[in-house]
Amino acid sequence: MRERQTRQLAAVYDIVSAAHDHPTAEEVFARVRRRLPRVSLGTVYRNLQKLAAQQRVRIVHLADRTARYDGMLESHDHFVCEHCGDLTDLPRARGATPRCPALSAAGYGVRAHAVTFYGVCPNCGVPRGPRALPDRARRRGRRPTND
Amino acid sequence: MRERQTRQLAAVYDIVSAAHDHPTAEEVFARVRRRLPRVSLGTVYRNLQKLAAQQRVRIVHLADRTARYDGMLESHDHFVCEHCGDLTDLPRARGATPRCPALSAAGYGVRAHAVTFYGVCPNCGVPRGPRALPDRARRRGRRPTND
DNA sequence: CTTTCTGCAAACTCTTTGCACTCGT
DNA sequence: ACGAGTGCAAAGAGTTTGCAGAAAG
Repeated sequence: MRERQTRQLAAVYDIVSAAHDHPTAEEVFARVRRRLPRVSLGTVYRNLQKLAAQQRVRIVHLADRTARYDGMLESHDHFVCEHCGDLTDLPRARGATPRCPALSAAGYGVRAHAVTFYGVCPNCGVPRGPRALPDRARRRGRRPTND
Repeated sequence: MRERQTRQLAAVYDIVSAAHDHPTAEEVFARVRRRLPRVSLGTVYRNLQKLAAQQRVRIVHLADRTARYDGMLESHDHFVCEHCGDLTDLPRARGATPRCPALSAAGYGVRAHAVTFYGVCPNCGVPRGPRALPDRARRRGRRPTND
């Protein structure tokens, strides 16, 4: 038979889909370990890969070398706080998918898109002036990818 | 004096801003080496970081662990071919920035955003049916980040 | 029982860094 | 000549993998 039902796989899935904070692999590992103290990091990685391949979990890459895992499967966008590094899910409410028509006309087959916003989240406080961030420096040194 | 004008920095800058193919650090390294055979990879990384910090070059992160460098500084979007892995720049022509109003109202200070499209590029051919990709498998195993 | 999955540790990949030396200014 | 920048090689961070043994079906 294919695809066994192991406790490790179930735990990884449960944890990622219950998490609301886009945990890294290490964070998933720590949480799985609370339930199954003997899991290894390698197994967590293998199961995260498997779940992602089955579309049961989503991998989000920021401007950081570290992948984050997201149990939210509906189409949505992200906001990255350049101050504290936090990642917030945003519902995708607006109507049209941006710029699709032009692409399709040029022969591109668009299957999906992702939108990421960069800025300062409410917790970090919106700066008043035209100046940059209040300089209690970036906790996790993120840099925007675009625009 | 601050900020010296070295051949290495100049070469890295020239190469990235002349490139149209979003080279990785290794690719930039190889090209710089054609001009300055004694440069080291560490120096290329240091100069790419410096240029990015000065906004003279842009770093693009795909669903891949490897960063790519982009000399195109105007706001633009990207298309990633899930077949061949190629990354294409797209002019950002459409009017409104997606979803900004709602975010701002919720206390988020949006500074920038990035849009990435995923699909099949013209060179790889648009599949006809509702089926997935013609299965001459993915050259670089990319998976979309979102939606 | 068979086969997939696990735990462990070692290997890999990409990027960063410490140090002595080089070369702009 | 001073010190920012370089080359080299080693260290780091994140992720993947080979293998012997565990366990799901």
